[in-house]
Formats: sequence, structure tokens, C-alpha cells
Amino acid sequence: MIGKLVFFYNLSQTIIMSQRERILDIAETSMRARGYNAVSFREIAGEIGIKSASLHYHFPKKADLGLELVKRYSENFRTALNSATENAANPIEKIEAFIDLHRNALIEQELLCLCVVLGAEARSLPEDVNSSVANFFQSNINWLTDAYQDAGFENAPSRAKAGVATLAGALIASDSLKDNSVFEAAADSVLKS
Amino acid sequence: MIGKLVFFYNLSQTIIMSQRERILDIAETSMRARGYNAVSFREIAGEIGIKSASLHYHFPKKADLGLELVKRYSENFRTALNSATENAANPIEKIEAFIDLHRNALIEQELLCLCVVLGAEARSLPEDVNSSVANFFQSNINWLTDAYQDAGFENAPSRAKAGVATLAGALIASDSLKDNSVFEAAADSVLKS
DNA sequence: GTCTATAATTTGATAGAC
DNA sequence: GTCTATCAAATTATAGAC
Repeated sequence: MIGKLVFFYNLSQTIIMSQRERILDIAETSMRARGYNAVSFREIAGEIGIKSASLHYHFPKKADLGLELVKRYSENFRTALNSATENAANPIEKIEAFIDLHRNALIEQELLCLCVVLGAEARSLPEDVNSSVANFFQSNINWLTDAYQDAGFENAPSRAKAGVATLAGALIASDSLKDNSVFEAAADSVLKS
Repeated sequence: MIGKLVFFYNLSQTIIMSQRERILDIAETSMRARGYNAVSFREIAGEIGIKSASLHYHFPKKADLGLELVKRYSENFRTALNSATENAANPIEKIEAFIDLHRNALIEQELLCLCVVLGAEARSLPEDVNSSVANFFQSNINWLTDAYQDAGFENAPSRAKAGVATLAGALIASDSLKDNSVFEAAADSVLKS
């Protein structure tokens, strides 16, 4: 097999997904559910239907996979954020879109944010993976600072720091309690002026 | 050796710490730094100076250790909270004490909250460990709801959910960014009316 | 790109002596 | 309570054939 056929409902188009992307998809799902250290090469390979030795062809070390996962996740997050906000009528709608990305992870995907999970395991991870996770949080704080500023909120930088923290913790607490009202309460607080 | 001598500065008293407590202390520190799956019996035993086989005498399975850790952590947290709030002049001081417990973990201990870390790894953990982690979050939400109510804040239950989430996420983001201002911004938002 | 085979290490766990 | 000895399984990783 050279490529998995993926049909997108909104594109009358067929895309050949590379094996590399398929590996990243499965690894991301697994790690967002159970963490970096609970996921093995064998398990990822098994879900695709190849051997773990083949996985090492694509990602020589686990650290290589981890780093690429965080980079791709950050890029995809940014792309989704841009796409969801390009037609926003006002800055509040942008902040709502930011919240929606988190809500979608928790409720539709039933997964946490990759960087929240890796952030919790930080000291057991390769250092460059940690740096990338930190970059993700900083980018989000910067983005949210701008949005709060545009919306005319006071103390935008401080609000943005609190907002990013709130959504991160909301994923964990809401998931643990299996109570989406925790996430919604957190989302409300991020929007409140 | 039958007991490690522990001197408390505020008690002119010497306490013999049981081996069981010593194991729990080291396991807690390790797991709060690196997560459940990155910590092994051999490593914990090594730090105490015994063999991993001896550790199995105290905690037959890793799940037994994990469960006991969460229970003890929850009890200690509650005891510290009661102790810190018994002389509080008003409900706001109580909420500040709640925040202080988190601040102390991050800044003094340089560790995350055990239940925040385990919550992020939830799906890779034994189910009873997860239940105990969920209990921790629910207890804190209940406690904070009462405090907000006493302080006369509106929507106390919703605020409490957001507050617990905010402090949980603040630990992760602040630690990842090595930027305590993230925690302080989050702490401010928890206190704001 | 994927496979088989294998190495080197780590891990959770047990049996039985002291 | 702790030890030695040991196990079975899992893990990351590499070499070399196809």
C-alpha cells in the first residue's frame, strides 16, 4: 500500500495521505489520550499494520516523532485558528473561535490538547520537545493578547495568560470529571469582560 | 535503618517516618515531576536505598501505589487547606489560601499538582486511580463553590469550576514557559469579582 | 519502505532465603 | 522488611535482506 485514501466531505477530491502523516495522526491521537510515555512504537506501528522497525525509518528516535508531533500540532492549530477567524465579525468572535478549538478537542474528538498533556509530563521529555510545547503556549498567549486588545478589554496580556491557562486546565478537569459543564464554565470565564 | 528522622521547624519534636511514608514521598515527588508512566519501582527504591522487590512488599502492584498516592495527596491537600483557612478573616482570604497551595507547589516545591499530572495521563491509568483524581477535582470545586458563595460572588458554582480549571492549567503553562507571571495572572483572575 | 532478526535495557512482578 | 535471583514481557533501537 502506498497511500491511504482520504475523502474530505467538503472537497470533491481525493488526497493521498503519506505514511508519515498517517503515523503522525495515530501517534497524536494516542498521546493526546494517554501521554508520551504510555505510547510505544510497536503500538503505533500495529495500528497502521506495519512493524515498529519500519516506523524507525520515518522517525529514527522517539524524540524525533515527539518533536514533529508538537510542531505539526502547533501548525495545524494555527491554521485552524486563522481559518476560523478570517470571517469573524468582531474580536469577540475570534476569542469564541479560539475557545471552540478547545471545545472541539474535548467534546468532538474526546481528546486533550497535545501540548497540555506533554506539558504535564514535561520533565520526562526530550528538551527540544519541551521547548516546542512552551512555544505553543506562548504563541497562544500572544494571539489571545491581541484579541483581547482588539476587543477593548483591560489588562489584555494578563487576561490572555489566564485565558490560556484556564482552557488548558478545563480540558483536564472536564475530562477527568466527565462533566462538560466544567469546560463551559471555564469558557464563559474566558469571555467575560 | 528503621526510620528516617524528620525535624519540623515548628515542632520541637522528632518524628519517625515510616518506610511506607518515605516511599510515598519519593513516588509523589517523582510523579508530580514526570508523570505516572515515567516513574519505575526500581527508581523509587533506588532513591531510598532498597531494592524494587522490597517496594513490592509495601505496594504489591503499581496501581496500589498510584491509588494510595492520590488518596494521601488529597487528604494532605485538604488538611493544609483547613489549616490555612481556620484563622481566615473573611472568605476572600480563604480563596487566597486555596490559590497559595497551588502557588507553593509551583514556586516553592517546583512541582505540579499530582492530580493535574495524572489527569493528563488519565486514559493510561488504572480506573480507580482515575476515580480518585476526579474526586480531588470535585472536592475542590465544591470547596471553592462554598467559598465564592460566602464571599457573595455571583454564579458561585460556575466560578468554582472555572477557578479549579484555571489553577490546574496555570501550573502546566507557567511551568512549561518557566514564567511565573502566567500563574500570577491566573491567580488574579480567580480572585476577580 | 517494509521486513526479519536481534540486541540491550527496562519494567512490573514473584519465589524463597534471611 | 529486605535481600538475591529470576522471569516474562515490553521497549527503544539497529543491521541487513528484499
